[in-house]
Amino acid sequence: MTSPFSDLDPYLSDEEVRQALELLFFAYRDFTGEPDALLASDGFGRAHHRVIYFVKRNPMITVNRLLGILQITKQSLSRVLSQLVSEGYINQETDGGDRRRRTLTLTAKGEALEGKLTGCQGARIRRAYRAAGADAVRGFKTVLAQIINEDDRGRFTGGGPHTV
Amino acid sequence: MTSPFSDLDPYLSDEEVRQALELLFFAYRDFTGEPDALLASDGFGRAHHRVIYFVKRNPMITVNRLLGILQITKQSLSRVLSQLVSEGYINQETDGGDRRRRTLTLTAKGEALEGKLTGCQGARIRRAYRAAGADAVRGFKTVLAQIINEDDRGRFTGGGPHTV
DNA sequence: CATATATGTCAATAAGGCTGACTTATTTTT
DNA sequence: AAAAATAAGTCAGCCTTATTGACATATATG
Repeated sequence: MTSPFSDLDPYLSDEEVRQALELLFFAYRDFTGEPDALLASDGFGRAHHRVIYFVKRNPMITVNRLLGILQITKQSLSRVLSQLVSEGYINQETDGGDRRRRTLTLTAKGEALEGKLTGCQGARIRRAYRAAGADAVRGFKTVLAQIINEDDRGRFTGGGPHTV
Repeated sequence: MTSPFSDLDPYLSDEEVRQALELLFFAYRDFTGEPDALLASDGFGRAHHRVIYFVKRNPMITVNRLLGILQITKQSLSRVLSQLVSEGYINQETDGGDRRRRTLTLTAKGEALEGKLTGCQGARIRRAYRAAGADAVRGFKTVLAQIINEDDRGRFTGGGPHTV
């Protein structure tokens, strides 16, 4: 982008690549650690978190679209989702337009849990962003977007919606 | 860092935070997707990958230090590690200095698998780094390091070794 | 000698993925 | 109207990866 190609070569050494792999490993490990602990006390796991998060982000989302985001099987989602529905975290309604579809929305209880979890992860992000500075944040987003498969990259590079 | 504090405020909105959460989710999902598929054909899982990776990075590492990196229990590591040892991917020797310790090193077979896996993830990183540019790469590393818990952040911010 | 450390192991449990097969309801296509 | 495709749900069984707790062994250190 702002640098000639040759400037990138030192960034592409084996050592440089391994540093990136490790940054991603440790960052993701710590990024998920806190919410995992919170979830455990509610009897949930990371899978529940992901469902709650993406339903919050995409109210009225259908099961199929959720499957596309999570990239897990219908059966895997089913166990988690039906638990969240039966325990009153997610509301499920038949779509008006296409009555085969069930639209998912968070209940007040679901909103509360989502807020707690996102607040926790958000605090980590805010702290990191403040410490790193705005320039670094731009770079962070640019590189992460490039790491994502092309199918989903548009959620972040385009002007479109971030999810679904 | 390079920007006054007020410049950071727009980066700390709820929307901005959620974008970061999603970037991390999608990037990690795709980052682990390819090696997971490779591993499955060898009958291994992501846990084996992590062990092989960090043994490659830290030849002669002890079990305890590996546990510290992975942050899993001894019993969880044991199953994966003993499998890798018995199938000839990792060599285990009694430490000369402290004979309670077992030092771990990759065999040629282990090196080969590690190379295949890291090559795969490395290609993704190299492509992303080239597409994003050197400035973005700096920002990427800065923010990720800040996301990591303080205990392990020194692996990346200091001049010291990246691991252990 | 006593204690602490490093490692290994047995047993039981759980979350969260997977495949395959099949049903039901509804919409779309022919 | 019949056929095919889509959306969702369900049953049964399997695997990996993690957990806890208890205990064994070898070695090092006080």
